Amino acid sequence: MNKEYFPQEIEKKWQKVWEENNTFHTPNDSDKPKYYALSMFPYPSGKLHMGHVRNYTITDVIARFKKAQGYNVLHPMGWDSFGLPAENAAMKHGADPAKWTDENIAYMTKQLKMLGLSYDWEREVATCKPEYYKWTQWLFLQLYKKGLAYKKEAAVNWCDECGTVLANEQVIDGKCWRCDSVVEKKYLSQWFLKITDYADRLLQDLDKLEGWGDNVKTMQANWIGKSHGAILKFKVVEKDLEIPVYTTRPDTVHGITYLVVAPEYKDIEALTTDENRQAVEDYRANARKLTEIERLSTDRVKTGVPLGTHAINPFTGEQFPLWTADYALVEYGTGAVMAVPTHDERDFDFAKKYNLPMKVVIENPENPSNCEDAAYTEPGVLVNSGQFNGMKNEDAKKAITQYAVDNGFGEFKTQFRLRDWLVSRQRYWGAPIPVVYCDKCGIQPVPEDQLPVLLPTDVDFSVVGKSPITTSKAFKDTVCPVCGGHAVRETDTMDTFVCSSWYYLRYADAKNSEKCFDKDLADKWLPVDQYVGGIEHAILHLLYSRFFTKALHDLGLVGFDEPFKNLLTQGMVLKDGSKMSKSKGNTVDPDEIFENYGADTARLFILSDSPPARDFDWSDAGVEGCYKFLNRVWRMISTNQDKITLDYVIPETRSKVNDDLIRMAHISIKGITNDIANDFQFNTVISKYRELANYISDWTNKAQWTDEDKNVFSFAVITLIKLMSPVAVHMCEEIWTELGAKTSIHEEKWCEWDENLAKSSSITLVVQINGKVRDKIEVDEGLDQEELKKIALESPKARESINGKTIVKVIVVPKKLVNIVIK
RNA sequence: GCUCCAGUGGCGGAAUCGGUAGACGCGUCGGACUUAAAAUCCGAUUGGGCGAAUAACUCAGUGCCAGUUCAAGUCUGGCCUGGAGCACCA
Repeated sequence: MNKEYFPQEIEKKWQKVWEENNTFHTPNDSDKPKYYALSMFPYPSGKLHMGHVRNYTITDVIARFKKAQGYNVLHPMGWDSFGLPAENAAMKHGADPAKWTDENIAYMTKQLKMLGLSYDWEREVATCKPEYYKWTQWLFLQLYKKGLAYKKEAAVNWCDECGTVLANEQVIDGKCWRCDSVVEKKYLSQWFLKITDYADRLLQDLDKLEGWGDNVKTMQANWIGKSHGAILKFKVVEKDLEIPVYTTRPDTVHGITYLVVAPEYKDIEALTTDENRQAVEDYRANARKLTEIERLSTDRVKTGVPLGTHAINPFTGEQFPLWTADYALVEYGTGAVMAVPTHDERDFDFAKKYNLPMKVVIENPENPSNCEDAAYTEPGVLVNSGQFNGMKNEDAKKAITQYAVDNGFGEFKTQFRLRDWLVSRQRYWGAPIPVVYCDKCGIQPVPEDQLPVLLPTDVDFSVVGKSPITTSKAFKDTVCPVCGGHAVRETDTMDTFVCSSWYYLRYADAKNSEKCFDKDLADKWLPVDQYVGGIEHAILHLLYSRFFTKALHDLGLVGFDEPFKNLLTQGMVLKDGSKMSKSKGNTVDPDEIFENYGADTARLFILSDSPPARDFDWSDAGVEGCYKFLNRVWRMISTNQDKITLDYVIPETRSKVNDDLIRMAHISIKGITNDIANDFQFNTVISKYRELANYISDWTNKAQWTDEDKNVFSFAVITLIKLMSPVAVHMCEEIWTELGAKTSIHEEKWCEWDENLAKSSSITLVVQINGKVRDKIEVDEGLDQEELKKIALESPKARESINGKTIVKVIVVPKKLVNIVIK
């Protein structure tokens, strides 16, 4: 065995061996229980960054640990390979998006292999390949047939920079999630997936996801945004019209003093009088010009104009004016709001500005407010509310809604904030939406036997203001599958998030050319036991995938309805306290780390300094420290190689120092195994590697190298490299074979500990006086409470503190401490 | 504004159940080896007080203020700070 550690040689050698031996192939049929470990698959942007390294290392260690524990582990990798960057590269450099993508995949695959990740490459998928997107299209058609995919004209988010529409989830603070430019509203006819049909289940089933963090679950719950309330209908005085409003505060209905409809409200023109028409038209035109950001800003002063008409409050018979104001949103509820300025802050602001009347209907009996300075929004009792006076407002919500139901002008209503998922994109590099428009028959799905609808290659990427796909001569014109007449293809492609909403299913049966996947195989492998990825997908990808799984479940394609049993959201990789980014120039190139230190050092370091869920601050000194540690382990073993045997026998009777070394090894096995089991605390796992290695190293300085010493040392060293093998994958394999093993260390079973050996024979008894530590005494482990008490009371230091004072009581915690309470 | 998460040395972070706060590492300082450097190895490292620089002793200390308890980093209540998400959602 080489005296020095040369990671570059070792790593290359073993990567080749593992590939040739197909070491990490996962069979579908196995007697072992299954375990599915999955990292969020990457977009092939060109090169791995440290965030990838962290993500894939975490999942890889989990996969290897589970494999060693006796599971048949599925650990696949693939590519989320449709998307705008490939198209942008094509526009800028004239590259072919497919070629650009393939080159990136090739380079990044090489990097993944250099990291020593245990993937079953036979299951690799790439969403941009026809053999994959054929099935994305097929699934779209299944959703279409079920009414879950539909086309409608709607106000949608348009990003001019990207030249396409975006889903609500892709608009962050009014800006495009990808390019950060301001998003505009446009009225366009677009394809949607009916995720709102699943709003309730998506919300309720969050409770089933015990293996997900609360942060992600509450983010999803907030996004879905369920609220309970009522629809109340108000008759218009001047016209034969009715305005329904959604409210969560039916208890305040007697306090309505006006009503607001959104500028885009469907009946707004009919509700406007001739005298007010000009002002209303002006207001609406102005509202259209505002960007989403301006309109949604909470700091903005509320504005509005009266329509000139009135409605009747069916509870009181009172008439109140109708207004339009852009603080009412057309997309939410009914697009109309009943305004109760006394008990709603927004209505209050608006009423103050336009001098609208106010009427108090909820009061705190102990501290009544006239609501002149602020709205009263706390719980209270109803006043000025006729037959409902004196009721608690929470009870009145129900009673008043029931009254409206009984009298035919209201209903109970549950409302969600979630909107349908806009999936069409006016871009080239995506899966074509498989429908055609027939001159006679309208929208027609492409027959399944004609899938995939292939992306055309005769396109001009230099066009501005429209999708390159529309420049293809071959693509657009086609025949109608129903009447055989002329039809044109849909030129929009699908949001890449559609492609990534089912890839984890395809891994179960990646090469199937007959079906998107075999149901039995999907049911065998899914749900994913451990999913690992960034928090940035808390809503986007994770919500869409949950929706897809539920929809596919209802279509009978899978037998489960949640895709990811456990979710680990890893923190970001920072440098100097901020996120690594090219623009800041604080990136670290993984290639350089592999070259200078090797993959094992990179893997060890990326796990060592922070728990996986927390942000990780990269430090060059930290890398250096990990490299030194691996060198130290290597040297300790290489210089003592002649004393190590794989067939060690631990003698029955042994010296105290050897006994302690064995104990330390068992304590390490127990601690490391528990740390991994307990939320994958790899940072403490690694500190325990160091403790064990340091301990063994100290031991060698004292060793006499008797036969007993050699056997005990062998046990300790082999335990150490087995425990380290999921992390330092190449080094441990090299040491293992250098010690004479004929099989891979990655086929070895995980170490087990003996509970009796994992605890020490003596304990440190802590003696406290009034809760403060006064003494520490080494005592025998077997002593009972009375004996411990006696020892503590006899401690000279304790006696000094007691010094004639009265002992009130003595608390004994077995095997730990004695607390003497004195006065 | 609402929701969630976090706050521990110079730094990253440890601390099953409430029971020795600061594991392990980084950095720093000191020492050994060396002609010298690198590498390596050994030691110190929460702060204050009293010491002479050691040892011993002692007080304080886990964002702040209360509370529960024999005992609080850990539990309860109220705040403060930072991060993330949502946000004119009626």
